[in-house]
Amino acid sequence: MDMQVAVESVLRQGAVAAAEQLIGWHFYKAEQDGTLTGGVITETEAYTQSDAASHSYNGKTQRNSVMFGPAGVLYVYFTYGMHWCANIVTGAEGEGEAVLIRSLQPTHGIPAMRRRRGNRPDNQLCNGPAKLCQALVITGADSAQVINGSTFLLQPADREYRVLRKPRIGISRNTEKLWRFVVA
DNA sequence: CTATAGATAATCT
DNA sequence: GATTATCTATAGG
Repeated sequence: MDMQVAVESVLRQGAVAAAEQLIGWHFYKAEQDGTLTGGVITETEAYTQSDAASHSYNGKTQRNSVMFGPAGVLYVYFTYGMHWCANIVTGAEGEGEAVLIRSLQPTHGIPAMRRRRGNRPDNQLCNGPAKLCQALVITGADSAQVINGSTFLLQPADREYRVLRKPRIGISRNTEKLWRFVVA
């Protein structure tokens, strides 16, 4: 199967299925100077419109409008007065679903990511949703960007991964759902 | 190793 | 006015 067809068929699904299947996939940003930064997706979370923890729960607003658009675009939001976090919109247009990218195993552009992350060790460059946005320089300016367009790349895993389901982090509602996925 | 306080401002009620 | 899909430093075991 053509790679882009495989990508689209995964993202067309609901956020929960997509979040599980995106584990092990490669996520990169192509920067202005041609540098690729990013790595292997090792942790995700699913958010749906019927989910009280989701930004889309109360319908479309200015902030979350990208979530209600077509699958395969980036939804970036600002939180806690200082952090950016990146999602991939999934499902059918209008459903208000997305997958939060929570962690990457760095593979590309490590020196650049190190500089942006205060020369922390490599296992602390992208091990959190706001940390990876800092390492890859993802901000609100990137929201609504089409994935596998000019800037962001998403490629299927090159091997199978065992995936664990866990409770989501940092939410106060709908906490019992096992909608966080991590590599075993 | 776990626990917790403080930073800091957009977003929504 | 309250909450927040977080991170870091620091304190304690």
